[in-house]
Amino acid sequence: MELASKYSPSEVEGKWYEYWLKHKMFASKPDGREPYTVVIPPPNVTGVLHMGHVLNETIQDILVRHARMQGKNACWVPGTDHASIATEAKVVNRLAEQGIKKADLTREEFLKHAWAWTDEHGGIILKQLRKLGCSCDWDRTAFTMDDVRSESVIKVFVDLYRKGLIYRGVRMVNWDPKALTALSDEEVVYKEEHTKLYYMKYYVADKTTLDTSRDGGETSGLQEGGSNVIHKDERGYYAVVATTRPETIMGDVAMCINPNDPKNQWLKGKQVIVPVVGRVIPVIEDEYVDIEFGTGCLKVTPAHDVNDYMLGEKYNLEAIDIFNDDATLSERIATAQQKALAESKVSDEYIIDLQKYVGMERFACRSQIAEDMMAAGLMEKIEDYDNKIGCSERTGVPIEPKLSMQWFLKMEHLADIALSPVMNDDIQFYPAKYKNTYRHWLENIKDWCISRQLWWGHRIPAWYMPQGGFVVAENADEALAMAREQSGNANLQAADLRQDEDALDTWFSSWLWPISLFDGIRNPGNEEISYYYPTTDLVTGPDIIFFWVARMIMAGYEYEGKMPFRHVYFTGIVRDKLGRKMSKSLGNSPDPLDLIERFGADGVRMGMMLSAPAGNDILFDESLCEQGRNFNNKIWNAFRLVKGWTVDESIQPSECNKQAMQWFDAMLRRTAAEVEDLFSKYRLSEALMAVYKLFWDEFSSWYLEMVKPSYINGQAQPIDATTYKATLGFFETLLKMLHPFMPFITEELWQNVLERNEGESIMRAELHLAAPTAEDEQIIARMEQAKAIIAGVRTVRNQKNIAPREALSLELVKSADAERAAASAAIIGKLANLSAINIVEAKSNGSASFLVQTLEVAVPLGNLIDVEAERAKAEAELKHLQGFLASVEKKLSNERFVANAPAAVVELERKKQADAKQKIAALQETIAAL
RNA sequence: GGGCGCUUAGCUCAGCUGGUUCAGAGCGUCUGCCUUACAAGCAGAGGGUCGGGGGUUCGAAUCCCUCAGCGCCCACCA
Repeated sequence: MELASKYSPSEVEGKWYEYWLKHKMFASKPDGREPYTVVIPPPNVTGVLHMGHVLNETIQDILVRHARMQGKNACWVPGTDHASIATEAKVVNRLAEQGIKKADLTREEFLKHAWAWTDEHGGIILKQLRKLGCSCDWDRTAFTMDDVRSESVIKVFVDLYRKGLIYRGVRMVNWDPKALTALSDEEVVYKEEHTKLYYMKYYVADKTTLDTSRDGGETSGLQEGGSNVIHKDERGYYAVVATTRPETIMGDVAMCINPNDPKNQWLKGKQVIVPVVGRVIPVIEDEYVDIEFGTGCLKVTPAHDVNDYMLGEKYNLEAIDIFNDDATLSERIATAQQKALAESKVSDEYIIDLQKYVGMERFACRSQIAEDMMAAGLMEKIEDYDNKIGCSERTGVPIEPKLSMQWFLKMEHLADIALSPVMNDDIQFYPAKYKNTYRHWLENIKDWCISRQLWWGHRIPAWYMPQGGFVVAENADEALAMAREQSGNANLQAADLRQDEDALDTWFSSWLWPISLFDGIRNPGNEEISYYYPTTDLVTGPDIIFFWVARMIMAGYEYEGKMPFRHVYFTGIVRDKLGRKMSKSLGNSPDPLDLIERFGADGVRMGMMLSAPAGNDILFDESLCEQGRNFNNKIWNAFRLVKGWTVDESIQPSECNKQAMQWFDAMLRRTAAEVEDLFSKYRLSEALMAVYKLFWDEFSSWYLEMVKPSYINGQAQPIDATTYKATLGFFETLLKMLHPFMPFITEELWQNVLERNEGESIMRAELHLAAPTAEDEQIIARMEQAKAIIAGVRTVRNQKNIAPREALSLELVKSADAERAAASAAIIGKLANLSAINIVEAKSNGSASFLVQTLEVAVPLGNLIDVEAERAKAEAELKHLQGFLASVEKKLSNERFVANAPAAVVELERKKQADAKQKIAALQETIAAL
């Protein structure tokens, strides 16, 4: 077989993926083996692969392939999420491009478009995962809105409703005025913004009261509490209210002060006039108000602020909703103004006709009203202000707190059952720091708003009866039967019932994913759920710890009585090399498919993993993929070398080869144990690095150089059969160790190491190595000594400019270490190109010497030696060693150290002392000889 | 306003239940090599006193306090 000198992934990857699919290598069925289960965090059905996916899916594939090679029954279930709000937004946009408005369509028509869009774009991302090499069991591909998952969602809704955990009610919710739906608290993200703080004048309504009883001048109306701050101008007395949202004054129904606020005592019991609007509102008192903020006067708008809503509830205030659903100003503001003016005669000087604002967009209205108030003298001042604005996670627009009728899930019970398993490590988080985050959220949890005013999603299974009231049922038939019974009207028809228009929050289906994938909701205790559940590992980003992870744990315990997964691996965020988040607008997000094209999937996977410790953000740089590709090439060329050897059955392995084999065998065992340990701690990038170094440094640079046959007269010599077979065996083991990280190249080469039959695959090859023994460690230590000697000789060559092909001789100064080193003479001689290795009483004059531990090694060079340079080098080292010895002896002469430190530590210091003394003696001799 | 985490070679990170010859890795850098597996390579070298300060200890990158900088999460200050 002719092999190119460069590995070409594109010719290999597609071929083997097809092969794996053809032989159903990824498929899993329950059997007697230990299951290893992973459910994919379902990407948005219409999404495309980005670097975050590459990281996440690569980690999962590594874990899955690793488990499979350990002989476990690995099952990785793929699927997609309907992503109700995101997908609906995309469909609405597309329809808009075609000139179609959602409002003009019926629900059924809209859903037809949505499904068409889903069918067209759905699953693209799953195809892309194949390019990455993901070994998902594709026959199990699921969708959060397919029949099994939909029925499961409805069943769970009905169940929770019947348990009294789901209720319907009017509450203040986060309203997205662009998507026109309510959102859960988790879907609101806060953004820092530079805004304004507007100080508005609220004139006291009844001038006479203040004038007669309290007015003693601008600042001293009251006998007691002389710190009142009273404002007055030609129009009268007024309070100042600071707000970031002047437009909401149209919904003001009270002004609130803190009863303990000395500045505002004079306002107690007063009524004030809402500027512009003209409504006369009471001044109420509540300790909620922060005395320090602004002027200590808070305007109360129960319909448009969560806290104001609470005040409204407490003091029984009216809530005036001033907005339409899209956050334009409602006709209601004008109506409310008419009503207010009819009730109280307020002078025109405070009033602007609100009709001009009706239909205006909220921010346009804000600017306009601020301008108008300024002009009318109703605004005291405007200041710059930094504020955090709650925005919709999906559409990005500022959230409007809005009162509306929604469905909620009570969380107290669910939080209860989900907390302890994580705190006591029944479910382990990697990294563990996220346990804190998790606990904090659960301990402060609020009810979950689960209804969305969307069509794309699972429709809420509640049916309203003509005479009022509703029933919750799994389907229309059941609903009808229930409705007939509840209403006592046996003639009720299906058409008389009206199903709730709302859909459920997407996460209300995702939280069932580990169960619903195995049909555990509809079909409890079935073979699959019993076998695969709990799943083993979950790999996901910490950004969805609340959205998804926490809620899966809740559902897991509520519906299966067990954890949904045993370990959670939180990945970091993929950033560019400057630490910036990858985003379309920055253009710093590479297309994964393009990277795969250029570096190969194995190269990209490795590039990703090289810098991806769990939980740390990873700074991605293309050069990492390059490193991955280079490694592929290294593996490829090592294979090319081995396959190029001719084998001679008649020759016996040399001493050099025997020692090399023995050593590498030990190295394999040791590294394999190390790698397993790292896997068990989910330290995958370190596991990869360990294998990388094993292959590149130990195997390629050392082992292969040791056993590589030499050339004689331009003629490549054959290798003995024993060494050849052992080398192929080592190669095969290395490929297996590498396979989880780099599936394609390892399959390609594994297929070529030996003759394989159709249907065989490295994927199914098991990797079991015995634990390293004490003898292994000795063998490795001996080789480390030999390597150090070889490196020392090479350094001498480098320094003296002696070509590698020029043979040298070597002297080992007589000692136990020298005897040990001499046992490795064959290897040292070959790799350092030495004509002789001698144990000597004293090294020759004119030699370059160096120390390996306490062993003195010399390369005789005759007059090539620069005596002065050698002396300077030796003296520098001597000085260093003397300093070191002094510090060790200082320690040993410290009685408290000798008395308090463990014996082993003291012993070690004594050894250091003895070694240092020995080396110093050797160096002094060297210097003397020079 | 709370909570968590980080700060170790040029870069990215290990090490941190205190003690294996005054700190490790990968990449990059420098030097020398086109040596018949690989220049996407080979051989070698240099590089940090562990953010600042204080403390505990025979001994601290590792524990405690403090200061500074960075990051993340949570929270109803208009």
